[in-house]
Amino acid sequence: METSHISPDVAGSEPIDDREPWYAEIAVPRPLPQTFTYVVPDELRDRIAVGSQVEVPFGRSRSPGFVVSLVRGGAAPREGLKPIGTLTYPDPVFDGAILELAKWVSEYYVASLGEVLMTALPGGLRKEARRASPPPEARGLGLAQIPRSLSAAQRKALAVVDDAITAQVFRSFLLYGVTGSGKTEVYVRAAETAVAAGGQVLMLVPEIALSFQVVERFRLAFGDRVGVFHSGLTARRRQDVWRRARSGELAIVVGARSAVFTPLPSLRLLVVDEEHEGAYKQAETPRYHAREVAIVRAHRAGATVVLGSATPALESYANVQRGKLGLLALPERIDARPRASVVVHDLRPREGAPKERTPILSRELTRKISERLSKKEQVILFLNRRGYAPFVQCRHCGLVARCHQCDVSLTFHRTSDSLVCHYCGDRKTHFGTCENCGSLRILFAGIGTQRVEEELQALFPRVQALRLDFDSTRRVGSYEHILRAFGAGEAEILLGTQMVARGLDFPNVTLVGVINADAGLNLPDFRSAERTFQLLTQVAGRAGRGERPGEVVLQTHYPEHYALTAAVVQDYEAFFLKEIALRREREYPPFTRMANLLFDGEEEARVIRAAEWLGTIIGRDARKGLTLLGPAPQPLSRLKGKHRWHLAIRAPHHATLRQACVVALEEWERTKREHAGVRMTIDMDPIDLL
DNA sequence: AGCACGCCGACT
DNA sequence: GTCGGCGTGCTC
Repeated sequence: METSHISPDVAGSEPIDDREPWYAEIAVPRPLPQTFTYVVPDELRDRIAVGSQVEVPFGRSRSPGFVVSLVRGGAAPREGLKPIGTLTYPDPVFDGAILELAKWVSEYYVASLGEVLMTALPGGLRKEARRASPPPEARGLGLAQIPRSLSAAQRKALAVVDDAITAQVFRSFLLYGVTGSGKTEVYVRAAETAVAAGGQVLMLVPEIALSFQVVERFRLAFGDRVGVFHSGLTARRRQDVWRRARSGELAIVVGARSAVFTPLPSLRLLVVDEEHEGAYKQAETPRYHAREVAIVRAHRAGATVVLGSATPALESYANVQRGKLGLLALPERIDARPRASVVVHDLRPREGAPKERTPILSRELTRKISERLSKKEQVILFLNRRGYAPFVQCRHCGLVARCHQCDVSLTFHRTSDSLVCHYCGDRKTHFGTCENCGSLRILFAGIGTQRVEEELQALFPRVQALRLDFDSTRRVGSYEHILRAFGAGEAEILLGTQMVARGLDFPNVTLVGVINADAGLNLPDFRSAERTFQLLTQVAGRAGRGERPGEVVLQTHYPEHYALTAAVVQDYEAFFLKEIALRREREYPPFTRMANLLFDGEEEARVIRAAEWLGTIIGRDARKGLTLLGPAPQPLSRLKGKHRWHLAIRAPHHATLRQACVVALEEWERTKREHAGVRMTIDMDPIDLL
């Protein structure tokens, strides 16, 4: 039985004059601010409802649409309205709660309601072309932990969450637990409480493929009452999960970002695992942040929401201090395992020392690797840069290989002998000579994972190293294959990008080496220190997860930076205090709110003019503490042939900021013809300014 | 965002 | 004389 919050009272008490026309307000998935009114054909009257998906004639073609309200007779007749074409599905796809949530997202992020509703639909209902990757089910590595008794800290945290779930009012928490402290176990037990009370649970993860251990733990506890949204799911199966969630048949739904819109009629608990992860923010319109949507949803549903992280987003920890989130702390690793020790290796040459090339692996790190290998222990090496060399220059004429479409240098890939643009994906064969002068003297500068791989072969010729990055995991199943091989001890070293930072649990790994710990520090973004600290802490968490204690080596040119010093002593609190003081001083979030207006187009002069124009519009309105940063070229000022500029707006409160964006958008729409060839998009609460 | 209508260049 | 370039204007 389908339950729609707002169903047409066909059998209701009010007599309805069926000669009077019915109208439906329809949101279409286009970047248009308004909804459109259509006539409801007679034959659809007893089937259509608020939340229905329909197909409507739109302009000279047809478009999908969503019924956001219905006028069932009684309204003044209107001319020139078209009738709804077809009702796509027999029952409403969205219930009242999801529809209202989508409206909130649309307003908060200044995005079209139709586009929000489109992203809220599971791919299956959207009838989009399905992706070709298979469903990666249980992988037989990692291995769901055997349920064990809880630590004192886990019990304490759980008791608080259980109380909140039982109380059936909105409560929000930050579960701040160091890596390996057993956050997942708290989620599972809290979920048991919610389910025992007849409730449903929504579990959000940053990326489902990297969270299979969490999924397995939930499957172990709840069996087939767990539904998992996976990008590899066929349309049919995705639809199936969604239907079973909506009918209440599923107790638990696990999924990435867009799963926050899954209809769950008796939602009692929401969990946002690794809440600091940037993957929760959608990079395309509608640019919503699933963590924020989850909190709003919990609030409206009178449910409990738990945000979990070992390295909370600065905003989240600030919200603890403001009393908006209750703090639940898991300060120790389970079984009282010591945290790994972290040391810094300063890569800067000593003063007066003979000039020599900075090594990829310092002498100390090399020695430590040999030590671990001789004890039959394993090593993880982290470098956040794929390819062989990110910079290729002719030593004769000085030409640097650059992308023709993007304003970046090309990266040399040795495995394919090609020059690759890491932003647009364009690649061409590298013939070993300069394209300009034909010289054979080519300089490969900078290091990527492939270069490190080569270095490892030279240093440890008899040691097996596996490389885990975007390139080595392109083929279906290779990600799983590499991890399984490493878990089975078929290789001694795992070398990779971001992918090795997240959630991996290999008990035999006792040494983690970060090849370039300050790599992300100088990105032109106010969150670069925060991201660096988070990344280093997460990577460090991969060491010493078994019986033997772990060790972490950070190679750096900037050991004094507070992101590094805090990572060394593994002190989130210390990092937070330093960073929050800087944010306050520089008037950055969370002390202010930001929106980024993005402009792109083929002709740079037009792009600049458009950005400047909206700058003057907003500047004209600069009361209420509104400030403008820019317009300026975006850090990637040209991408795929498009010139990119941006204009950041800062305001003391969201409401002021949103109002400024609404004004900007209206003015943009009004003067659109003057900026032909330029596109403007609003990024509310940007997570990066890149 | 699509999509079509509309007015100016190189082709059978 | 037509095919087609993408400028601009609208979508209940």
